[in-house]
Formats: sequence, C-alpha cells, structure tokens
Amino acid sequence: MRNNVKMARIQSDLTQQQLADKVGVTRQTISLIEKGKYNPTLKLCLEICYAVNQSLDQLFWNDQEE
Amino acid sequence: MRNNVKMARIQSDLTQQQLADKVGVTRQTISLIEKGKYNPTLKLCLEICYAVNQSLDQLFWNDQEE
DNA sequence: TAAAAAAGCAATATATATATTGCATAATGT
DNA sequence: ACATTATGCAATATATATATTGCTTTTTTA
Repeated sequence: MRNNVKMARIQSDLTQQQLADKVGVTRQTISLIEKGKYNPTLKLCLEICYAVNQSLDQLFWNDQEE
Repeated sequence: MRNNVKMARIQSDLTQQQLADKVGVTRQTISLIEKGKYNPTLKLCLEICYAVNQSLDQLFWNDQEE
C-alpha cells in the first residue's frame, strides 16, 4: 500500500490535520494512509487527490507486485 | 461513484464472474461497483486495473463535482 | 423461440475502514 | 533549553465494504 500522499501533502504545505479537515476524515486516518497501513476507499483517495491537486495515478499507482 | 469498469471488462472479454475470480472477490461486488453503488477499496481498484490492463485514472478518475 | 448464460437484486452475515480518545515522541521555533 | 506544534501509536467503538445465498430478469446463442 505504498503511495505518495505524504510528499504531495508537504508540497501543498498542509499538515496531516489540515489535510484531514479538507477531506473530512480524522488525522489518524491520514497518518495510517501515509504509513501504508491502510487500504483507503476510492472516495477518500479521490478527495485526497482533489485536496492536493494530483491524480489517482500520481498518488496511488503501484505496478503490480508479484 | 461513476467509473469505466464495465467498459474495460467487456473490452477485455471477461464476464463479471471471470473478473471477480481474477481479482478475488464475488460477482456481486463487481456488479455493484459497475453500477456505481459501491465505494471500493484502493486495493480492489488496483487489482481490477491489473486485470484489465488499465490505470487508476483510466478506470476511476472523476473530476471533482461541486 | 427456447435453453443457457450472464447480470440484477435483496437480505443477512462478516471483515475491515474509519472514528474517537488519549498519551508518547518528534520536529520546529523562540 | 523550553514551549508549541506535528506526528506516531494503541485500544475500543462504529460504519460500511464485501461475502453469502438464493432468486429474478435480461442477454446470448443454438
């Protein structure tokens, strides 16, 4: 579940709390997603994309690992 | 929750059941996702992408609706 | 046009994403 | 150094994604 949320958040100059508020979840949820310990829903992924102006592929794409 | 899963699945010449088997969920889950009545997890979205050789953006991107 | 296959759909059960609270640790600024 | 802010993390609670079963309706094909 690796992703680029943390990098994109920092580039957007947002704290975890600020991003959480923007997308309507708690700070913990953002923290766990950044750490790769959560499997977020598509809706939340999209909201994070909108919040930091990136696409799904930019933030969440992973080549298929065997 | 509109998406392009149904189109991509048909282009890949797969039934709902075959796609479900490929990605390890039930036919119902695929059906509801195609109908836009589910909010799938990122992991499942990625597995669907791999199964039909498309990207997240191709299958699941939606412009932010206000 | 009838049989077979595919898809829709409803109800209930289960697994897990997310919330909540609280505290510990790390980072940042003064 | 100290105060402040940001982040990590654990435990429990809740909401919801997904499974399961079974039946109906639609689509495909012979």
